[in-house]
Amino acid sequence: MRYRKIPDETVRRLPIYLRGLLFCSQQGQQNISSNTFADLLGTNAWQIRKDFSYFGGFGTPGVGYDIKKLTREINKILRLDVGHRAALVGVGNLGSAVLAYPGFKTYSFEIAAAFDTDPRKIGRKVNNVIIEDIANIGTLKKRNIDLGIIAVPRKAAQEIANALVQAGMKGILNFSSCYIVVPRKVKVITIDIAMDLARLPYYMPIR
Amino acid sequence: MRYRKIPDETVRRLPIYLRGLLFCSQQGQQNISSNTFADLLGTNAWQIRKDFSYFGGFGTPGVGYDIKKLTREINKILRLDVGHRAALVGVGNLGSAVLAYPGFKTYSFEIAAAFDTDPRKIGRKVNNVIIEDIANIGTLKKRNIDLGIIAVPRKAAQEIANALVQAGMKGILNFSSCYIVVPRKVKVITIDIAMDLARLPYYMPIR
DNA sequence: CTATGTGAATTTATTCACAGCA
DNA sequence: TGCTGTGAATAAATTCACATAG
Repeated sequence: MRYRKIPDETVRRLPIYLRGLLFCSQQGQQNISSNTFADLLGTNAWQIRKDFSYFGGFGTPGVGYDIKKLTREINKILRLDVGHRAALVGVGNLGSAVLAYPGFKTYSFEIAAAFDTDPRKIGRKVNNVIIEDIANIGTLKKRNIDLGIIAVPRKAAQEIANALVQAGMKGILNFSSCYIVVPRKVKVITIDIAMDLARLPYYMPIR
Repeated sequence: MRYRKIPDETVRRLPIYLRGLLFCSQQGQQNISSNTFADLLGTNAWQIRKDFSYFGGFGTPGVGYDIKKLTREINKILRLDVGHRAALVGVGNLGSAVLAYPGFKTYSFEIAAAFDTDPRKIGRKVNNVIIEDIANIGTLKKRNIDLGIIAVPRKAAQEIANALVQAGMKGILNFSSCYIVVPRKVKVITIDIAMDLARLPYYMPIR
């Protein structure tokens, strides 16, 4: 693993920085200071400088950070400099939204396959992807896809995870609201919308 | 704010515990030890015990934790013991998925209103909620709704956030991939799917 | 004898303060 | 003078180890 001394919390923030840099770039800016950038992102200047210092040397004192160079570097660290092909399993409400989601392109991701069990959906084309029978999930091995997206009901999630691991996926994005068990070498990131929602009231001021 | 000494990281984990407790409850269990619970959730026993110790006293040495009592307590801490009514803004792909999402009920949330700008959508009924013209957003004030969900394109997000704050929302769940500025008293939680996806390759083993 | 609860130790992350460069 | 980069100080979270309760 490259750059292994970068703290996890910093890694978590890198995509946020990337998004901000992209925005600045689109505005035609070439440099940005940690202060200005912090205001844009709603964070602090020292946090940004500290984070960047872990893979250092992209700023010029008195001027700021070179947006192009920094973007390239963060992309390289996150391994977004090479494209990634993902397979979606489950084309229900959430799965369809994932298929249509424009944010994937931003980070060079492509949903290259979609699977479902429903015979009425199989064969249909959604967002340029043909929905396949889940029985074909084994074909992923030869299709240069290394990333699975689980968008099935909780009950089926572990089974699908097993199949994805079997098919050689190296990473899994799990939208099901449950913990899934995979071999240590496979990285799972779980997104549970309800989980984030559930801690919102705690922080909401009492009326 | 009640229980103010509970660490943020613990608060972040409470919904996960809640989900696990619900599962155990459905299995007909009455007690669970920190060890068994840790295995179920993919975490450590000491972490669980430490977390619970912040609002202490729900375990019996030699037996474990009382699932019912603990569930009630966590619900109370997170203020999920009272129902919450939410307003969804933006009924596109993602918004529709949010409307159909079954996970909200689990935490006593109800999507009680939905807004869009598209005249073709206004008036239609999706998942028992009638889509209203966004111009009516001001009516939320009198409708006992205190939580907004933003599922609109990034460009419109800040404007919608302003309108939601204006309409008296105390918390906002933001699905748009951008930072939004709100008064300090309003709590915002942002869920950006692409953001989580973007750090997956970093942790994926190189082929 | 099993499992909790918690002080103490360790690790990790954040914040500060300022030296040094353009 | 303005802004970066980083050691040092502080704060927070995790992990451990064990006393204590049922």
